[in-house]
Amino acid sequence: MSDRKIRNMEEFAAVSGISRPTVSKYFNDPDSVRQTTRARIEAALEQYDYRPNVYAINQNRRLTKNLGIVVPYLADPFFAEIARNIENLCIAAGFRPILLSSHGEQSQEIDNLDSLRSLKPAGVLMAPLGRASDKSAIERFCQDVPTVLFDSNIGGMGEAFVGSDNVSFVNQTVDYLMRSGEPPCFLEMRTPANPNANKRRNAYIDAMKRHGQEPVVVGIEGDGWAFEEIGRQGTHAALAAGDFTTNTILCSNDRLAIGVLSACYERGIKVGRGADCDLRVASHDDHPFARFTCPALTTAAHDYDKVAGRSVETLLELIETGGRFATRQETLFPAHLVVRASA
Amino acid sequence: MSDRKIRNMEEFAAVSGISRPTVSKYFNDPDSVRQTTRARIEAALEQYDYRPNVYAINQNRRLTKNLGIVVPYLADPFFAEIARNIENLCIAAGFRPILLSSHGEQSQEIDNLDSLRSLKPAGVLMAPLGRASDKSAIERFCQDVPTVLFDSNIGGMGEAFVGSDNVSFVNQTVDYLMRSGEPPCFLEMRTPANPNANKRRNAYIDAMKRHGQEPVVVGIEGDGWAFEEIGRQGTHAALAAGDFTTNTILCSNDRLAIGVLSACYERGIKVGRGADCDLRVASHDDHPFARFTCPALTTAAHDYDKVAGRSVETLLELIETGGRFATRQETLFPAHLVVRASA
DNA sequence: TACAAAAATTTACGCGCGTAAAATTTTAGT
DNA sequence: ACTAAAATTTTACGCGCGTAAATTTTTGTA
Repeated sequence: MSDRKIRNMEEFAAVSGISRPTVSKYFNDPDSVRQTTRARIEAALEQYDYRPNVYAINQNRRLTKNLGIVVPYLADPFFAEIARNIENLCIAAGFRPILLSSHGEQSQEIDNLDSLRSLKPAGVLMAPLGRASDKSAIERFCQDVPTVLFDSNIGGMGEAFVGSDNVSFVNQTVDYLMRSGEPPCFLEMRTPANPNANKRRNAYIDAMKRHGQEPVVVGIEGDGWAFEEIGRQGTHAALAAGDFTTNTILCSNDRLAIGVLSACYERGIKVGRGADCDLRVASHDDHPFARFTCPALTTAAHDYDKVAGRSVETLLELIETGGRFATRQETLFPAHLVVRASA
Repeated sequence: MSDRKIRNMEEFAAVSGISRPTVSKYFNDPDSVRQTTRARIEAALEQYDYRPNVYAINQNRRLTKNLGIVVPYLADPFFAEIARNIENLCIAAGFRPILLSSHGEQSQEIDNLDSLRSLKPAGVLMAPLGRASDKSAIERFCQDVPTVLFDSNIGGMGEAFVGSDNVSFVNQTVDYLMRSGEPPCFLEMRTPANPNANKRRNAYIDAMKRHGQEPVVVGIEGDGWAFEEIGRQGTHAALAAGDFTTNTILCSNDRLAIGVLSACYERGIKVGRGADCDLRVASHDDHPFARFTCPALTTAAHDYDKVAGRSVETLLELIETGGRFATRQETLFPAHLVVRASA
């Protein structure tokens, strides 16, 4: 490692004995130069540790090597976990991921899109807020930047959607609960933040009818992203009001279920599928903490790897084809049931 | 809003009737130009929605308006939450936060620092991995970029440290447990990832001696950042081996405690401070989910707002003073005890 | 050995803006 | 109205690299 400091590509080209445009070509795609040339450049790279200036690179490129990742709420471990997977895949594909959280707020989501737009990303993976999203702002963004939506679908926006098949999620939990005990009541927020919630409710209603059962949907109050607390308070209220007509609660998502378990514990209600238990609780998502609730949560699990993998694949494909698909692609992955102690 | 498209600052200066250098000055600091000039620029801004090119701006600036934020593991809601606070404060101060997670791995932490270095940030807020960090890499980084460490201190690195006072954390929990029941055993990972863990263990030993009690430290096996699972398995092992000499467990951190509660539930051990309970469990951090465990977790809480606030304040101050402090500053915030049902 | 194709070089220009220095205008104070 | 100070404009240059076109060299093949 020489101590000589390389100030720019000009100097680096000089010490490596290669012309600057060729060096430039190498950094854009190492495979685009001759093998011997590549070796010489990489030998020089060992000696002088030069790195091209990020800002100068991106100033003249039509498309940068940046990929935007927007999630609605990063403090939710579900999104943190999926973002982690996506980040790694982007890096492996030679891109630079830029992770932004909307922190549950429309203004932040809009700011994030503005911020991304000015970074000229090659593409964007976005999990929108859902109900709280400014649809027209997202639509405008998608026209400027190749975008793939994930997790939460907003009809027609973006060139593709990758997510989970809510019907599969609910069918698996309902079928399991039906064959192992009393029919489930469905617990959800009355005004869900996310379109997945609506799909799950409808899938529950359909599944119950298919089983010849009367669906019971319990909608609880609350707004924002503090789902656990909303679930806890809502469960207290619903239990006090006697809203649950059976001994089985199916929650729209695991974070609500965590609140349900908390409320049950506070009321001395024993949750589980044992003979000594008062209530069964099941849910959807397989949240990273679902395994550690008391009792551990029976839930329908996302295939994190597949959703993350296919999202990135789809985006890369979209970038390859120039930012437009002939028709909007929708990919849905089924759930797999994870039976634990709670139901 | 005119439909005329502004391509660069030159054109925008033309339509606003101001010279380009003055416009440039405005964007760097709106207060640095005359009030009437500012009004004219902002009027034009309403009409033409022009935004300076990010890359061109940063190419020539010695210091960008970027602030790096590095956390060891973003899928941990504790870091997600504190990162959220810090991000908002950075934006409010007129900077652009760039959030990077090391995902628990040294290679990622090094990559993050390299990545940040090339972005020429005005400053960086970093919570290092701890034991797994490459000290010399961090030291080199801190020499290039004004850096404030937070959460986890690494002796002498960075210009300042902002974190929590582990002694205060442990004193509060130990004192409380001592006056309300049997003396606590201390549960920790045998090879903790984080220097805070060592400080907490030592503080526990000191506190116990101060109370005239024999400290009992139970070290459990495990590596990585899956603390809940490590806590769960470790608790099963420790309970089977009879390592706990009293009915009270003080955990090094909440994520371990969540694993402890899970293991206890699985073994039918009732946790809480009621007369019918077998075991008390307390902990440190006030993790976002601590309120929703069963039973809810008694813990010593970080002051998230203060840690985030002071971290950003310190960094901005550091940037103001040119990137160097005369002496390394260390700020520690005390905990406040949150008594819930678990102890 | 010759020859076409591929790769590299040379040359030249531009991207959008920061920034310094000198000249000019505006502002505030008396 | 005069003057000094402040603000702005003009002028000019440079940042580090992308990229296109024309030229030269190298490579693979007949």
